[in-house]
Amino acid sequence: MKISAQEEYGLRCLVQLAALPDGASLTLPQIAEREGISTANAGKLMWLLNKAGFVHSTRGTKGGYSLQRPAEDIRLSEIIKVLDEDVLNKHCGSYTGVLDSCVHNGDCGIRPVIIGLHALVENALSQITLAQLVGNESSVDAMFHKVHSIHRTVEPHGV
Amino acid sequence: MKISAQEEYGLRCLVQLAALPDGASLTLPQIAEREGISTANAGKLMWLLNKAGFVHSTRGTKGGYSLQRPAEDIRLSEIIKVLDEDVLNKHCGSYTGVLDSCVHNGDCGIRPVIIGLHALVENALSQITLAQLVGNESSVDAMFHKVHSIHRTVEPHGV
DNA sequence: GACAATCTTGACGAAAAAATAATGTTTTGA
DNA sequence: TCAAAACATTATTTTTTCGTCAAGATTGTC
Repeated sequence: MKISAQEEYGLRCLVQLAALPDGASLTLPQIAEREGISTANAGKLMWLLNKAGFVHSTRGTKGGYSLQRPAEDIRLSEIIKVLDEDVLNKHCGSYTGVLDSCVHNGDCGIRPVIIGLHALVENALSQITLAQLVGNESSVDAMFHKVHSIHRTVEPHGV
Repeated sequence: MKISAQEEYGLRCLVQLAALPDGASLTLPQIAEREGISTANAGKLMWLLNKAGFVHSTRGTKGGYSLQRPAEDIRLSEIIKVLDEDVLNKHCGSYTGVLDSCVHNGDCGIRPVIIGLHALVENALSQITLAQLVGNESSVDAMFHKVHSIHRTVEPHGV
């Protein structure tokens, strides 16, 4: 279970924009340089994020990218969903209830785990906004710690 | 953020063995057929799981695979760690504190998110044993629901 | 001991993901 | 109006991951 390159860098690019003073914007070369990726790669990511409505782009000289919505309103779960190309709906069809083309119809032992994990991650990400990623990391840490402290009180079955 | 094919099918193979009556075993072709994968593929997965000490293999006629440890003792987190080839330690070095070859030294806005997510998943998986995946799924669901109910009481910052 | 069933392991090929390249479009300003 | 700067979009290449194949090693049976 890992974060894909697209998820990671797409998220990073948005954080860059969120850290900008009001009204400012960044060009592709600027974004690329700050993230250590190529301009072409940054361009593709920004194109995705633009299509999804997270950023606003202006062409021509003096152009660039800026956030289209307030950073406080953008939850990480939304971002990941776009950058991940709907993994939730593709994976073995178990999320839509269709279950075609999968040999594990009816007796799939790990389905609750997969579904549970995705829900767990999605839920955690839905509680973090872009704004929280700029500057102080304490609120993000606090959120995860809250979950952890609960987890540790639960013991595995049969041990 | 998704589960890799290796993680998914490796886990499935172990569930098959865990569901076996005491003393029984499965051959490679049997495992492959039940999981809808090729024998070669199953062979590679079982080889990994054998190296890691999860299963015991016997060669020759009447050979096959069986669990080396009680299913009640095997946590999913251990399994994923093996099948995932230590993603935690590779990803951008941030987990070891080294941070070489990464441009985001010192001001990596998403590091707490990545670390937090991995810890969240690892923690959840450490609370599920192989035994829980056989038969009744209720205990697995219950674990995830517990986390969810907590999560929903927390509101994002600035909203 | 020979043979068949079974696991082992490294090399190879196919598929998916990521990164890059290439081409086109829009805007600004001289 | 033209050129430069910047985004938009599709295609190509590269890299990584996944899956397969084949030859080898081990064990049980007759």
